[in-house]
Amino acid sequence: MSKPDKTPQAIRGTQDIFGVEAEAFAHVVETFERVRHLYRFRRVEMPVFEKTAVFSRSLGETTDVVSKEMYSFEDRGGESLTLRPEFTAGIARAFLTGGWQQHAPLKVATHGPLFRYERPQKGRYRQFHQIDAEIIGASEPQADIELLVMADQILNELGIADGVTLQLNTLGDAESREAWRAALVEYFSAHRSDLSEDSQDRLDRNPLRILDSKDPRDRAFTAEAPKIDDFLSGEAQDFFSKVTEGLDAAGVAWTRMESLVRGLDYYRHTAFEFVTDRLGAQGTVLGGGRYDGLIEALGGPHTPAVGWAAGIERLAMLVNDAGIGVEQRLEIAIAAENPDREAEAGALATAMRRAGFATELFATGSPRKRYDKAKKAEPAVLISLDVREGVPTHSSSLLDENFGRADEAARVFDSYKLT
RNA sequence: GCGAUCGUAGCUCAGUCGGUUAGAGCGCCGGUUUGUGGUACCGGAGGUCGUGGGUUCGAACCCCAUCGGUCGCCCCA
Repeated sequence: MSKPDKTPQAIRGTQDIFGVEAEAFAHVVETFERVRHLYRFRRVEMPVFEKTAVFSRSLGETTDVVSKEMYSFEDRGGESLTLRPEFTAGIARAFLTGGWQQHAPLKVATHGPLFRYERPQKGRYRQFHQIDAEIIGASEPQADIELLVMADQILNELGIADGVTLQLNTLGDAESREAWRAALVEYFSAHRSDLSEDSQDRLDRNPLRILDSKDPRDRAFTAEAPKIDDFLSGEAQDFFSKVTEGLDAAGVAWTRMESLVRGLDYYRHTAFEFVTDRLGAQGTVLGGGRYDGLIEALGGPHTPAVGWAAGIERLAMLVNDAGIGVEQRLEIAIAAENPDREAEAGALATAMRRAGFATELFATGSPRKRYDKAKKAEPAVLISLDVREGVPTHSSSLLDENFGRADEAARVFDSYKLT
């Protein structure tokens, strides 16, 4: 026999999530599912891949993103397909092709894996996971408010709201936005040679992005750059103040962040991010905004919409860092200290589990060490079945005085027929 | 795409003037001791030192390349 080939490695940027991290991951999803029910968001399940056009049109053919950062491939029919890099475009497509327009205004929520061809770093993976909520066909600021209050509630119920701030901005309506953009281009062009190389490039490609540049050479100019507030129409101004008033009324704290922008021009009005300083360079924990122009870009009728998404991995990291224990504790450990008691111990474990106790059976390896192993698992109750000098023996000891169901466990143990 | 940094046992890591047969702790497996107690002791399995070249009498250690991890830049839909 020849040696087996080397074990194939996992794909770069994918992760095998296990243990406390997996528990935190599940905790995030469960919390999201619970809260979205409270806000009456309907669950949707979406395909993991779409025709490439769904995303390339939603992303406006933006050079880097579409050409280099999507997982695209041809199927056997020669059609270009892409693993979804976001939820929004697919949901918008389904809204148009699945007859969902009849349900407008439609509140939907989903979660699952997404794919972006990027260099992995802290909190960024090639396959990552998000929770997502969208309201389609609603033009009122009330929709933005509801979405933001729900996001706030989720972060609070996860116990990670400390140190997280809601940064809020408005991009105005289409006219405001265009006027502001033109003013920015004019302003930065005047200082072009003093900007960083990256920002000189942004000036042509994506001028709004200069505002959140990290380069100190740019920071000197961003402070004095034209402000969106000077370009807002009365309507846009009114929309934004309705949103902030709604947040204040709901007791959701927010801070104005004038540098918070969206590069794609179908974004209108509200843009927001919940940001923490605890995750290094990837501080955005949940982000979204109003995308009134997207559905038209996909060939549909004018349909205002707003939504957000949040990285489950990042939320799970915060959950773990906050020391929120989500791994289920062992309630009952049963050690079969003699091979002749193994079957009985197994039956007792089943009885305990059917009674609703998290139970682990220790009946493998050296019989002399099973009690040891059971004790190390730190159960609330430790049960031993043994044979001493030819006589079957059994014992149950309460190791955790604070275990709430101790009496109940004792009853199950006592009522179980032990020889 | 660019940069920094790391890669030795299942895990955490020792191991640089380059010098026998590469180590510890934990974990795992087995044995002995103890015998309502969970302790102590003994032993065992497990490594092509990420991979491939090079320098050298000799490389885990020096050089080059490559792969992978981590963090950051770009990008961020």
